[in-house]
Amino acid sequence: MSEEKRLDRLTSILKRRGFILPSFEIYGGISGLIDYGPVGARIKRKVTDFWLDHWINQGDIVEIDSPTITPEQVLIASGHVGEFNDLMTVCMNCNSTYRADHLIANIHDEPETIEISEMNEILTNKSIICLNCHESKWSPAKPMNLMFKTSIGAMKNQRVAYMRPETAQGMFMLFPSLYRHFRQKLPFGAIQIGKGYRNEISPRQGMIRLREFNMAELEYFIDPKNPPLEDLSSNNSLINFIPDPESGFDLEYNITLEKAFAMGLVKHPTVASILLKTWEFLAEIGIDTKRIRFRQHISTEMAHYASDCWDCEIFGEYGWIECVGIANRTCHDLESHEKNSNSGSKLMKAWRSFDETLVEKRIVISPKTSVIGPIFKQESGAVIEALKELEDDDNWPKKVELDNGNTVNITRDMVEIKEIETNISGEWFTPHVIEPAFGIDRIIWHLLDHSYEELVKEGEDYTMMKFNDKVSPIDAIILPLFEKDGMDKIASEITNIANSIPGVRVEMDTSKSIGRRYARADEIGVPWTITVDHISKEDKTVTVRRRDDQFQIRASIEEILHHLNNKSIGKMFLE
RNA sequence: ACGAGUGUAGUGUAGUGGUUAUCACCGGGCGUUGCCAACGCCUGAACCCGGGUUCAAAUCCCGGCACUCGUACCA
Repeated sequence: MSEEKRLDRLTSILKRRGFILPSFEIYGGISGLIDYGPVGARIKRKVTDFWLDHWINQGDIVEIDSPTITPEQVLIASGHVGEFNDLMTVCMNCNSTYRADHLIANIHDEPETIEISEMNEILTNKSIICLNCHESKWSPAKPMNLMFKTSIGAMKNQRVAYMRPETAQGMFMLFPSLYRHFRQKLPFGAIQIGKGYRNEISPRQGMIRLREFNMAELEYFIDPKNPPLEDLSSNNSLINFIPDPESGFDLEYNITLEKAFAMGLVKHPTVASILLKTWEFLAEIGIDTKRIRFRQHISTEMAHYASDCWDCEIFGEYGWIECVGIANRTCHDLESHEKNSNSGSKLMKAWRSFDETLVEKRIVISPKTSVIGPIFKQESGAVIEALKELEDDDNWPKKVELDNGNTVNITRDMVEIKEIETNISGEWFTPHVIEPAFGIDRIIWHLLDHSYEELVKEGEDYTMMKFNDKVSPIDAIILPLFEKDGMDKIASEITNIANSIPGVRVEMDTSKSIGRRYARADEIGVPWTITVDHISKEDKTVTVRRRDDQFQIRASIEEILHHLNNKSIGKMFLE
């Protein structure tokens, strides 16, 4: 089969077998929206369940769930409203489209904050020429909003809202509650799996750029002065790194994460830990690790909130595609929400105890209220307040201005000058956040891509999906060799018992020849097929076929059910 | 967003103004002692949507939608 049509063949099998299909197809379809069919939805469920477990296992990470509809203030604070309302302009001569703020970056200090009218003035005064055709005929600038806008409530009391462009804000909103939940001790994290929305200008590439997509994000809150580091030596797999070309490192490395951290390629210890854990997740669900790499963002590419960024890219039919973004968001979000929300000054902060309590000695000017009271009467309160601002310098008496504008004379005998000691046992600070953001659809796409194999079997084209047990849509298919002589009955008994085991899903297939049924099972990636034949009736044994090499063994039904329960059917083939 | 191309059963396709719309795989049923897409019979299923030209449109024209490619955009 020709290599260049592989993508077409894969896409059509995904549609035919119920993995991935265009949404709303009977109405013509909407680009950028897809459905997971019965087979695809099983895989997605398994991938996200496994993802959840992978992080929650760590013990200091919890799952949360928050709304997709998000009020405007939240996204103003996060910076998305500003960032997503880019002004666009089109060259009327050659139709090239540009972000207007990029065009005027050289002649304006803050191009991103500019108003439409000012932008249009700059564009019409002919100083900006098109990079493509060198003319200067610009269309009026138009805001391009990449968020879906909506409103909450009806009629007069509507509040502007957007469909969330990321799940992360949900975790930030819950920071105070999470901080309490974790007994006010960092580090801790919160994860969420859910939909995100981007009104893409032109979605392309199947499930790579979607308008509604599945995200899975972790916000890991840490003390920037004491960033946690996992044991990187536990995994010595070689991993591909592409550092920022401006960083002074070579173009490419294939080294362990432990080494990458030791040599300073990955600088932040927590980022290094999360890179490793991300890589392990992808490897375990069955992504080909040779086609995984971590690429560091160059400074201009970085998101508005991030201070350091690594993309985890996976290679497939569309080339290298960003599937996970790992960003150090620092204190950007928590700080901004604290400011914008009028929440208390400590609500978005954490407490850091010092190793030793500091004793701070200060000289204070302490008012003698018994003297001040009788002299200043009603103004006494204002005088005492004003004295807090004074510094001791032995120049007495002093002229002091009160809040009400009056100036009063303070003499030495009105105050007591004393040294006081304060114990300082710690301080409030805004935690930093390390965030891995997983594009679930993109990961599933590459899982499908990497699992899809085209072979030739006895001169015929033959395709299979080589999913491992963790992600295969169903665990096994039960096949009665013939649908008679009691074999169908045995098969449906096995099916019922197996399906009653929590977490185990099997199906029975009785239609058409045995070879065709094996082929169908292979095509949706079922790793094991269990065949009931004549002998089964006599000694309660059946055959188990391994998809990847068609090798078969015979075992008792009881033993197979036991291994299905333990997800260990593969072990039956060892010896 | 612009430009070019494409759109026929579930999938892949044939069909350049008049066909009962081609073929294959596919799905369903029945039969067949039949373990890797076997065979036989029966059966199911399509011209992207809307308008126009014409006696007559899958076919020509216009608009929309979707897909592919190029350019642009892409937290």
